[in-house]
Amino acid sequence: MGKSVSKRKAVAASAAGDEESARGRLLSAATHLFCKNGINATGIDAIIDEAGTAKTTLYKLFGSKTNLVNAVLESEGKAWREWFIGAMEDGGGDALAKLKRIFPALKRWFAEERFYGCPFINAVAEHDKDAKQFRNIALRHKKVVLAHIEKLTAEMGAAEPQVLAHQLALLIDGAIVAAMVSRDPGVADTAGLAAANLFGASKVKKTKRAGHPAELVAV
Amino acid sequence: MGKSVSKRKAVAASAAGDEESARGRLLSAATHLFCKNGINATGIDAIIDEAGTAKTTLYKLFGSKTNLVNAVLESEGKAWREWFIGAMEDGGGDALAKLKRIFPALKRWFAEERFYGCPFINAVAEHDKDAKQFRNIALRHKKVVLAHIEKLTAEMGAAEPQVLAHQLALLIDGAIVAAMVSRDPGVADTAGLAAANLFGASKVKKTKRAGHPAELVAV
DNA sequence: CAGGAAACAGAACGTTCGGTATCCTACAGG
DNA sequence: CCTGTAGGATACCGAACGTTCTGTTTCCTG
Repeated sequence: MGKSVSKRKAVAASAAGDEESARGRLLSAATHLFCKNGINATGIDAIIDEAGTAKTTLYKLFGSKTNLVNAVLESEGKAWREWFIGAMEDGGGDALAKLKRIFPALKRWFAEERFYGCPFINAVAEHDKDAKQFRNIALRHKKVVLAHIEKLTAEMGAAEPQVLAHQLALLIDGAIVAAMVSRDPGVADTAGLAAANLFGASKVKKTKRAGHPAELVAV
Repeated sequence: MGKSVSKRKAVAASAAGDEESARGRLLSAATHLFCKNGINATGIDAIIDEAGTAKTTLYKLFGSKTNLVNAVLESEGKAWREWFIGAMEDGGGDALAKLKRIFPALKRWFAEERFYGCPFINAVAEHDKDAKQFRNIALRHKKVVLAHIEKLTAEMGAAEPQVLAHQLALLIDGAIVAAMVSRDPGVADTAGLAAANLFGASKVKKTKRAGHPAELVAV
């Protein structure tokens, strides 16, 4: 999302994010406008205007607005996941060090001029909530992110890696929507603080106490 | 939001949620459709169909779709806040007991057939993110909720009541969007567990340690 | 230079949108 | 009985939508 995916692969050219090709320009313009103004509120004309292409080109390359929406979500999701996982992994350190990079990374994202929230959450928000279409796409995206976080929480020796990972995911989603509404990147600090508390609690459980899972809720 | 606001005030009749009057039926239908399918995706005709009124009536009572949207958000926001605060307060107990009722209450909401996420978040998500219109409405709503939570975190003797309250708010938002996407009320349990950890950490800070705010982030 | 693909420009399509205008019905209180 | 008012039905308006169409320009390749 607006992460610009610097350089990507430098292969061939016909890839998704090629800014030179008509396809790349359309994808880029559609991504920007869908995220900024919403999918339903963005007309075909606005997209081709920003992309500098003709309507014919869009329909030859994507066939329909629906297909374009799907292409945008797919490419943007992939780019975001690569950026996010990279932000955790790059710099090395142990699993806990990587997890602690989550919210500083999000804060950088929130501070970008073109931060418009999570495209998947937003797509679900503006469509029929009984339809599975966008919810499934969003779930698939979240599952990949969650899997990586879960790997790290297990690696750091958390008492309940899955629970901790889900809790972190909730904080991430909460921070994203709060940042979208408030436009205050500082919410990432609050979320990071909460996460630090969860890390501490999870470690205590494993290294200092025996079991008593009831205490989990009790305090 | 779908909380149905049982009985409300029983006064006069011209109030917002009167299911008998044309105004009440329009408000109810618009609320349902806006939340379920999105504001932009909901046409006037669909609203009057569900309300069983004529188009004339809608425009006589509300003047425009924009006004109707505002009326819906205002009435729904008020109803939701009354329900949510009531869910915390009703039953008594100390401040911590009240705070611990947050996520069980949310879970009940998530499990409702007509749960479609937070109308304010959704409204922001499907409109221009550079415009302040819906973001301000959403912020006002969240500020009222946050103020009540903050009152309780202070009352329970949290070391940093404001920080804790913001953290809880993030968990609430995260749980709402996660529940909207996944349709799994169980996310409320995960959020509740995280909240319990935060309660514990906040108490420790006050009763067992002296200060060292650096430790807050350190672990 | 010829030919063809790719992208251009833009008119037009049928539909739906938000909103208006006209007329009709039911029923209240004098 | 008369009349005011709240609401219902429907036809309509201009604009915008997604989509398709007819052409024109550009440029690479044989």
